[in-house]
Amino acid sequence: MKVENPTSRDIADRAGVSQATVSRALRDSPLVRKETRDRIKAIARELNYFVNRNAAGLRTHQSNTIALLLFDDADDTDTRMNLFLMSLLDNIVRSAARLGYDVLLSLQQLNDDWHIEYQASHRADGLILLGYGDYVEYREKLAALANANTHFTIWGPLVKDQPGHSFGCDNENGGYQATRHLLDIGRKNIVFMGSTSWRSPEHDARYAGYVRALNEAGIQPDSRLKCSADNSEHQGSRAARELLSSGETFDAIFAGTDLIAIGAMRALRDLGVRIPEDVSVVGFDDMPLAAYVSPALTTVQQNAKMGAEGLVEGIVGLIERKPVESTLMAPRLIVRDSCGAK
Amino acid sequence: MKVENPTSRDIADRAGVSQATVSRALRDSPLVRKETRDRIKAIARELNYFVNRNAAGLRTHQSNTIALLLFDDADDTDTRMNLFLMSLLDNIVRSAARLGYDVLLSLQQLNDDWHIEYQASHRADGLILLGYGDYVEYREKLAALANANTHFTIWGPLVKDQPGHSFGCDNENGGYQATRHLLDIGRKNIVFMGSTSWRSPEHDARYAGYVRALNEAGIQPDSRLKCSADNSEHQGSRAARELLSSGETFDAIFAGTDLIAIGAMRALRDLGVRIPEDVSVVGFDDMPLAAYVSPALTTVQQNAKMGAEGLVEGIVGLIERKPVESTLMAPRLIVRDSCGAK
DNA sequence: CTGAAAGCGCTTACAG
DNA sequence: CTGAAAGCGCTTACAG
Repeated sequence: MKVENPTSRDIADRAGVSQATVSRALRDSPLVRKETRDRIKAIARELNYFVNRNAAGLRTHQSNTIALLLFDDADDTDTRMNLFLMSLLDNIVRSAARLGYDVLLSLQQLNDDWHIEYQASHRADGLILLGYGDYVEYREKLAALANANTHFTIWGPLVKDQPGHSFGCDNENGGYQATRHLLDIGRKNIVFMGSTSWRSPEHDARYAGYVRALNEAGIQPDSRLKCSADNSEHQGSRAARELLSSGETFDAIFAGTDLIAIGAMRALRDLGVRIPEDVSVVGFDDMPLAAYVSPALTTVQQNAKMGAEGLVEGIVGLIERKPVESTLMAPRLIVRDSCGAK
Repeated sequence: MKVENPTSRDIADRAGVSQATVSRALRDSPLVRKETRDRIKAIARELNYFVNRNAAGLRTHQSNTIALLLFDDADDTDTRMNLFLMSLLDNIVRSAARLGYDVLLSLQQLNDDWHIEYQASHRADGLILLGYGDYVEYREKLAALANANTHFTIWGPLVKDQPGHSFGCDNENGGYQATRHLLDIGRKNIVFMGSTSWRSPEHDARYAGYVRALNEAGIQPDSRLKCSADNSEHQGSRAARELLSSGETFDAIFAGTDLIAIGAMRALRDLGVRIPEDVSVVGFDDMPLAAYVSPALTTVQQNAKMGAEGLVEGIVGLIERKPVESTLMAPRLIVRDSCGAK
C-alpha cells in the first residue's frame, strides 16, 4: 500500500478530502478542523510524505534557505580564522535550523563572482558573508548585491556607508579589556604585537583599544613597542626575538591573536624570560590550544554562538522585512595564568 | 528597462522568440541555432536573469543539491575529528560545485531523526554522512534510509552488509605503514597507544595494521604494550606516564592519533626521555600542529581532497545511476623528526 | 470548515 | 530549428 513518491493528492485520496485541505492541514491552518488535521497528518506520516519544497517554493517565492558564502583564503597556516569561522558556521546552521531555514554552503575565492545568483535563482532567500576581512576591496561588489535587492549580512565591523546588515565583534573593546587588565595588574611597558597590514581591520581595532586603555592610564603609546607580526606562531616567535634583541624594556605583551601570543611565549621561554613573572602575555581568540599551553593563556574570547545568532537573526529579519540594526557584540576577557593575575 | 524578477518569458518577449526556445537556449540545447542561443544568453545576462531553481526542480524532480549530514559530537575537546571533518567538508563543497551540485549543511545529533526528509522533500538528491563513527548503532537507521530509496554515502570503513555506498581511509594500511617504518629503523618494542572503545573502529583498524606489521617481522604483539588512551593530549600524557612507571621496556610508540602522540611526547620529555634517541613516536592524522611540535611529528596523513572526491563522486554516481563501488583510500606516511629516521 | 480553480516558472514531448 | 501546450506539486484567493 506504499506509494513511491506520495503527493498531497495521494494523502487527500486516502483521507477522503480535497488536496487543498491536505495542504492547509499540514501547514496547521486553523481553517481545518483539528480532528481532520490530525487524521491527515497521521496519514502523511504513515506514507512518509513530505511537502515538495520545489513546488512550495515556486508557489510562495521562498526557499527557506540561507546561503552561507564563506570566503576562504585557502591559507591553511591561518588556523585561527578557520577555527573561529568553523565555529560560527556550526552555530549558524543551528540557529538557522531553529528558525526553519536550511543553510547552503558556498566557498568563494577572492575573485569569484559574487553569486547574486543564489537569490536570483531562488536557491536562497538571503546571504551571510563570512570571512571577508577586507571590506574596502569588496565595497563595490557589496553595492552590486544591494543594488540587486539581495538580502545579505556580513560578519565584521561596522563600516561606514557599507551597504547591507552586519554583525561582528567589538575588537576595539576587546583590545581595551586586554590592555586594561595588564595595566590593572601593574604592567607599564606593554607591547602590542599584531598585523599592521591594511587588510587586517580586526588588528587595527584591537590596537585602537590598546591605545585607548593606555591613554586612559596616562601612558603615551610608544611606537617602539608596536611589533608587526602576522597571524602565526612563527611570526610571534620572530617578533619576540627581535624585540628582545632590540633591548627595549617591556613587561607585558598584548598579541593580536593567540597564535602570535603562543609563538612569542615560546621564544621568550627559550631565551630565559619567565612568564608571567617577567612578562605578562595576553592573546586574542581563545582558540582551543590557548587553555592547553603552559602557562595557560589569558585571552579575549569571541562568542561564536552569539555571533551566529546575530547574523542569522539579522538575515532572517531582512528576509521577513523586520527592522534590523547592525551591531557589535562585546568580547570577554578570559583570565588564565599567562599574565600572573591569579 | 530593468525587470524586478525577470522570468524566461521576459527574456522571450525581448528576444522575440517563444519561452520554450529561451529555456532550450539557456540549457545550451543544440536544437536552438547558435546565433539565437547567443542572443538569448546576452539578453538574460543583461536582465540579470537566472533560472528559477524551484520551477526547474519541480519539473525535473531534481534539486542538484547534496545534503551533508554532519554528525557532530558537540565534544569540543576532540579537535582532531573536527579538523579533519572540516577539511573534508571544505573539499566536498568544492568537488560538488565542480559537478554542478550545491551543498546543504545539516548538523545532526546522535538521536536526531535521520532526515529521510531531505530527499523526500526534494531539497536534496542525495546525502553524504560524515562523522558517524559508530556504525553498529546506526545500522538500523541506515537500513531505513536504504528502504526509502534514499541515495546516500558514508565516510568510513567498509562494513559488511552495510547498506549504501561508503568511502573511507584504509586505517589498517596506515597502522601497518607506521609500524613497518618503526621496525625498519630498528625499533623492536613498539607500544600501541589508542582508544580501545568499541566505538572507535578507526583505532581498531589502526591496531590491526600494527599487529600485521609485527607479525610480518616475526614479533608477537605484547598486550602489555597496548595502552588505552582516548583522543586527547591529556590522555596521551597520562598513558605515557603510566607506561613509564610500569617499568615496561619500549623504544617506540605508535599513537592512534596525533593528539595522543603529542601528549605522550610531552610527558616523556618532562620525565627525561629523549625523542627520538630513546623512543621513536609516530602519530596519525597529520593535524596542522604535528609539523610544529618539537620534534616535528612523524605521522600518517589522510588526504581530505581525495576523500571528498570519493564521497562526492560516489553520491553523484548513485544519483545519476552510474555504477559505484565502496572504496578505501591508502593514507600516506609523513616522515618527520620524531622517529629519528632522518 | 471545505472544495474547485488558478497559477507559480520552468522543461520537454509533440507537431510542424 | 521553433512554437503551442501540458504538467510538475504545491498555496491561496474565491466561493460556498
